[in-house]
Amino acid sequence: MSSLDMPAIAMNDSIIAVKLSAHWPLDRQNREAINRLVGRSAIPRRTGTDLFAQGDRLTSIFFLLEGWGARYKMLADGRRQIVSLLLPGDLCDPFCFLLHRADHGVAALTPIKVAEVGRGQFEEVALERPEITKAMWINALITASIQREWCVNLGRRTALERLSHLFCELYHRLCKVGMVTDAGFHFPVTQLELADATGLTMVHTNRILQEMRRKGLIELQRRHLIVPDLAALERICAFDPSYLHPAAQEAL
Amino acid sequence: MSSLDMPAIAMNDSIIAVKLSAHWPLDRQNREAINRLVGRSAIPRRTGTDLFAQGDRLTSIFFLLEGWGARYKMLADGRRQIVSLLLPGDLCDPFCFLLHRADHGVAALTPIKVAEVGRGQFEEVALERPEITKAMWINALITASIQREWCVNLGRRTALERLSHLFCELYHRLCKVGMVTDAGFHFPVTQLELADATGLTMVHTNRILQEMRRKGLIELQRRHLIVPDLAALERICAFDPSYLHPAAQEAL
DNA sequence: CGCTGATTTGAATTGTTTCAATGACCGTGG
DNA sequence: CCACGGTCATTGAAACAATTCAAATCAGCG
Repeated sequence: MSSLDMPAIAMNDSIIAVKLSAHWPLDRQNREAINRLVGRSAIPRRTGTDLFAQGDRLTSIFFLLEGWGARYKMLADGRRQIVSLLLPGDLCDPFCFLLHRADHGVAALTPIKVAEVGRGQFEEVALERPEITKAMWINALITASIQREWCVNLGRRTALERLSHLFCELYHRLCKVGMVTDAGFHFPVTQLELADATGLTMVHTNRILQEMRRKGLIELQRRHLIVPDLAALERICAFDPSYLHPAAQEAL
Repeated sequence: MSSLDMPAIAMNDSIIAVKLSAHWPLDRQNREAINRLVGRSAIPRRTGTDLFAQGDRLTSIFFLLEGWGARYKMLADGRRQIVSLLLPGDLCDPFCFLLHRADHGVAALTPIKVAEVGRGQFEEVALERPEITKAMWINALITASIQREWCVNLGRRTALERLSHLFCELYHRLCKVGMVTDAGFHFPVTQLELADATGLTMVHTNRILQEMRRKGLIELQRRHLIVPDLAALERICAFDPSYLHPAAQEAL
């Protein structure tokens, strides 16, 4: 169902190199520079642990190689908002070490594997390889676009629309990294996390999910999601995938 | 009330050069490169006009020199969400021409003046002056942080908290560019726009504003806002300004 | 098997929206 | 100078979407 025409890429490229070259054409040398940067280590983290927490001083950046993560912010009284979901291949803020402290936390929603790249190595590559930097700018622009769409979701859509829209977004984003099959996809997000991502309560999220199941929009059980009729789901929330910038590199 | 220690900057620096050197120390040459880039023209736009619209192909980037703007997205049925407010000195997406099309619109909330910089000129400077590029990365990171905080505002705060938080944010951001005095500041945002920025209806926004006036939290009339007791306003929404990264350059 | 975390249910309440109408303000042209 | 049209702000009452609180059920796992 994914309609992506990827440029021919060596099989042993890391998921990060694949993702970045989808944004901007990168030759073999550049891709291998990314592989070297990212391939050194794949640090595992357990479900529920923080990659970093709000207020931490950051000295490196992270690349998510496997598993799902969530950026979140907490209010003093315990309210939580998940401000974005991180999927395999997502970058976690190039140059974030330039800021004083982390303004949000990143939690692992599943067991994850990340590559940690220190400031020195990263800045060296950024300076010497402008094409890679350009791909990372595009990545940052798309991330910002998604964040804006989340604002629309939280501010102006009903509960049913919010959940539908989130499912549509994840469907498309997971397609891009080849994690969607005809049988749906692994969906490890609990209803509490879903609620915190859509600005609803867990109770209400549960009721809307039941409504969606009743209407045949989704089949969600045991951490697995099936979307029997994507077009129907997209119609519910008037989903327009252009904010995901599926073919950024054609802008030339 | 602003506690910024700006490095000594020539009086004739553009507001953009001032802003960017607050993020990252820029020497005279770099600042003058920015001034040249930005100083060529100051295009005026009338209130209510679009700088660009959702779906436009972009070939240049904009710097807001004067006035207030808003990024917004529309839904098919007319619902609107303002996803961020642009203040004097704000950049409008470095490298945005790398994307296919604009995923949102930018409207002028007041008469504005913008500098338009073409792709060629911009990329030249970006490539030749890594310090400026670094300052723009920091700017992009802070913009992203603000966008995340807006998600928190929309998803997890009550109407009173949302409006209070927005006022606090604007207070701090305007302080940074020297637009706040003891007598408050010019506040050209209508209640409808305020509603679209906070995910509320205009009617409800109106009622909450009245409540805030009654409680002495704000004095808002004829496009002028006075905050008699900033600490009290910040207490209402548990405002924590660290997401604005007031001293980004100290992260060294 | 029992524990823990995740999901489901019901009932009452509340915050926010909707709809519809009125009032204030402001610049413009007669 | 005042009438005019437009935008913006304000008000009331009824309806609704979502929350709160509390408890029960289910699923996965050591």
